[in-house]
Amino acid sequence: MVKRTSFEGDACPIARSLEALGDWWSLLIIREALFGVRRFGEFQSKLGMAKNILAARLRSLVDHGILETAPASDGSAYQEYLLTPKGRGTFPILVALRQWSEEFDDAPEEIATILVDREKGRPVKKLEMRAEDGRLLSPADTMLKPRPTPLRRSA
Amino acid sequence: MVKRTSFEGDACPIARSLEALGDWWSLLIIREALFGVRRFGEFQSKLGMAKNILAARLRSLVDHGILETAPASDGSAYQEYLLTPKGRGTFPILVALRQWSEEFDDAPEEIATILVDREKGRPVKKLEMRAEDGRLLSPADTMLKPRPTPLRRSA
DNA sequence: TTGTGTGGTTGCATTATAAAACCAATTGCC
DNA sequence: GGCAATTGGTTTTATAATGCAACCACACAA
Repeated sequence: MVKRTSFEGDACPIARSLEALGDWWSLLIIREALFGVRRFGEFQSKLGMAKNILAARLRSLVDHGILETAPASDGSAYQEYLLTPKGRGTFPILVALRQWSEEFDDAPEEIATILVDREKGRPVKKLEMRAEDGRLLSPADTMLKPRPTPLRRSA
Repeated sequence: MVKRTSFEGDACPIARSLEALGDWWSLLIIREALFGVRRFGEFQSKLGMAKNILAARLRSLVDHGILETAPASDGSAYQEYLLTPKGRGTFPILVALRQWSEEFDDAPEEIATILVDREKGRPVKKLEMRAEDGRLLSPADTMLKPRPTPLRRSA
């Protein structure tokens, strides 16, 4: 390397996601943000991470359009970090990670929390993959197709 | 630091997942494995990564019970790397990452493939979060609850 | 038995990560 | 207004991870 490899130009959408989210801290920062954390110090104390790398990650997430900075919601002169719609769109990823851990973790008794439906207090159902018409799909029921060129400019 | 932080003892299931999957390459290796890639050299050439780090990642994935080694399916004396059920269980995570990219990527025209239902050839439906009774849930409809202690040993 | 391909490991350079110290601006307090 | 503490970082320095290239052992093919 010399440079840590980047997936920026990669054609695989998974690699492209990892370009933005695929490091140790980004998804945890987003997790906190989804819980309402907004301020630098709050992220730092909740995650217990070094401030320099928090600063770097926040900058990267802002650059990727996942967070945005906004002035003070409490009237102070400081700023806060808010999720954009793109940032909130990562929620299914976090749920998938959580459910994978709940299902396969070797020490599930160490998991402190479960995600529940607020209304009933019951666990959220496992994410499932379905076809457009609602049929439940297993990995083997799916395949990759080249993306159709979306009529460049109708000449 | 001195040591790169580990989330091993963390009580958050998301952090625990990231402990196993949260580096640059692991999910891409799993992606290839889901596509049927089994051999060291095949991973290496498809992913274009350095052999030493591929070796390290494969070892880590095996240690985490995501891959397992098996002898030669083609009769040769070499071994191959196969996904365990735990490994195949990451599929929703990959789908979530893919869909996030498809929905929010700044340059979606660079994405080469779409995931389709094999039977109809139509795109897979977006993952959605539902309650046990089937109600569609938004992030705000959910909350975290402490895990109920699963009756340790009935004294 | 002399190659050739497979599946790694080792050594070295570069980068990323982390802890701690430092610092400027903003508050809080009197 | 003046002073200390808090907030939100940056800098410095050390260690770990990453990547490339070279090397190497074993399998296999001729």
